[in-house]
Amino acid sequence: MMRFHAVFPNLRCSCTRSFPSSWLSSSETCTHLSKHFFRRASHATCDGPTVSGHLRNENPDETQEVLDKFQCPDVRLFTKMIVGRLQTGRLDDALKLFYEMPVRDSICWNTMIKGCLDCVDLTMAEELFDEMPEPSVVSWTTMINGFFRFGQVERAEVFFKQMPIRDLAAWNAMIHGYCENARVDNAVKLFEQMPSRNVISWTSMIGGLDQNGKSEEALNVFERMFKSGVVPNSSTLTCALSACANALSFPLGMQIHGHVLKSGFCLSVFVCASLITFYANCKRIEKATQVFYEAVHRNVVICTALLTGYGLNGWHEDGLKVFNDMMRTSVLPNQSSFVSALNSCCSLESLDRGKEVHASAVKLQLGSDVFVGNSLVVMYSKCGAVDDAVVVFKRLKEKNIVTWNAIICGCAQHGRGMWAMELFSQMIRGLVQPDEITLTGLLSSCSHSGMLQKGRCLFRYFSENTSIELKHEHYSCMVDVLGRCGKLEEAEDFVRNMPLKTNSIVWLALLSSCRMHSNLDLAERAANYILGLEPHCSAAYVLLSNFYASANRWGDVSRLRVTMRDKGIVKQPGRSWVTIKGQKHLFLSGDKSHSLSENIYWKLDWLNMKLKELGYLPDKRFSLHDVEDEQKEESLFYHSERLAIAFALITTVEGSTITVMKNLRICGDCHSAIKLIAKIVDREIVVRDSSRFHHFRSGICSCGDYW
DNA sequence: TTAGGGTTAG
Repeated sequence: MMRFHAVFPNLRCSCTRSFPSSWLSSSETCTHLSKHFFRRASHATCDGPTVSGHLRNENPDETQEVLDKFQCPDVRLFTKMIVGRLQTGRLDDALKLFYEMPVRDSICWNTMIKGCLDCVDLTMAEELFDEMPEPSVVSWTTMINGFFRFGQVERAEVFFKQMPIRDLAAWNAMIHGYCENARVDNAVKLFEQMPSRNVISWTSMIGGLDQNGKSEEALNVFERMFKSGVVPNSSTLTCALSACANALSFPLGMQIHGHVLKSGFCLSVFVCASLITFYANCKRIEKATQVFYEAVHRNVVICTALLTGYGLNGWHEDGLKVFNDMMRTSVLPNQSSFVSALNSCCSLESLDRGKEVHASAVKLQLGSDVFVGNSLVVMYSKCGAVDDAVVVFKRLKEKNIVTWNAIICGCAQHGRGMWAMELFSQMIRGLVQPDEITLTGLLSSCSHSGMLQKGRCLFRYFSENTSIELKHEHYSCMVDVLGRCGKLEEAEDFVRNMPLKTNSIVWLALLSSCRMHSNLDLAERAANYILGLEPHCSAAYVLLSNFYASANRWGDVSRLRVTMRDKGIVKQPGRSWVTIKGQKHLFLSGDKSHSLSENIYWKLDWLNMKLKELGYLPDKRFSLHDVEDEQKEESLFYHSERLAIAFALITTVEGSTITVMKNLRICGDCHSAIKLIAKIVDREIVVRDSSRFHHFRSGICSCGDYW
């Protein structure tokens, strides 16, 4: 925004300019004229703009025309015109008019100061405040509010101490400002000290505590307020319901709902939105739906509250229906609605639905919004389309730390380690401060791409040069980097010497690497540690059991099976699924329950014949049943991911990409087979397993056989 | 409908 003085250098002295003598007549006349004008305007038909229209008019010439009709526009009329300019973001115009005023009262000064703050010009607001002949309590409070908005807590405190008179609104501004700036302890201290409290003080304190993660304390304050006899209004109930939603305080929330119904506050959209979120968070999604359908007014927040609530409860299809309804009606979705809708697309793993939502965002000109953009990057990555995620990322003009983390983590999942490193360099060059999620993404990239040295350097760099607190997940990622590269001894030393207390996650990373590099001794040691820390850790049992099975140690396998059965530990069966035309098709290993089973098995047999022609030999180490070799081979042929791929091949357009999701890690034999299948059918096959994405094309996999 | 203090979804 242009600085005011640069545009109107002489206007500071404009008070001394001569004005038409008629302007200086009594304010009574002005008021009379103004009222007369208003009466005329209110009777005006569509043959011309109304006076209020003129006051807020974006066209300065028209407003000037109105001004000229008055012999003496009074200070109230001027103030209204200033407000009109401020509301349309024309600060310089407003200031020009302000300095042209013959007489200025305190209200007009305060309006102008507030306008500067709303237009994000704190310096101008301060200049006006300093210039003001006699700042009122309102002027002081407006400035305090402004300092808090700009994060200048200490300056707000100085003003509060300096102000000659402190009324309740000033105290309330301090309470709110402290909470807004995460200084909730200061707010509580002041709240306890203040000479008197009104409903706004109580509401500010409840809302402030809740917003700062102290929802339980917020509810205690709410109960204190009730006992002190202060009657809550719709804002108080909104805040209290939000606190109930965050603290999952179902009984109190129900009571508040009862009060809302009795008091008639159910007409408030704020209260309704909080009620919907409260019920959704407490997993009472039917009640949330009921509140939504009973709401008298439905705005974008209410619709988004339901859409988000559905997502939280796994009702993703219903959430997307709400979103689609919003697109069809006058309640158009905003950035928050898009974030929730895209999250649901992610959970449904539906790239098609995600693309539809993306198209809607572009239609509503929200495609370049940073929040929507971040959700799009995540959606494309998680739905298997990392190239599209990169396109969205590159097109985003505004990027924040979440954007960078989203794309780095996306690259990590897809084994694009070098891209992740390049993005990290760009991030540093752009002076974006990395955080703990960035480090997780980078280490994960290194482990999925076999970048041992990079991983070591990054870990050292982050521990020595940043204030980021290294957590278990970072140590576990580093163990993964070392272990997957076969540096098992170094990984074990790293675990034993880590400054944090080891947990099962860190040892599991090591155990997983042991299986990959066939180190049974270390695997048994790691498993013992894990089971010592977490006796019911199913992952440890399964990993070890599979290890024994690969080594044909069937006695140990059955011993572990008995222990697992005695402890009630259930091994999760392998499942794969594909989504075709919005419908999810799920397969288990050797599954024959699908209606197209006959065709699926026919296709698989044909594929197996082709595989053998290409020299494929099944790797029986990955068949984990205690059966004869021939049967082992057969069980490999019908692993769930192969059934899903065969189904996709017979039901989708030739040449299109096939995306299969799997709950467990893909086995080595399927990995080899799918590389060849992609070559045989000349299609890209994407498999997302529990660890990462594999892109199979022309006989090779994007992971470079390293995962 | 001339100014300052409190509210909803993510």
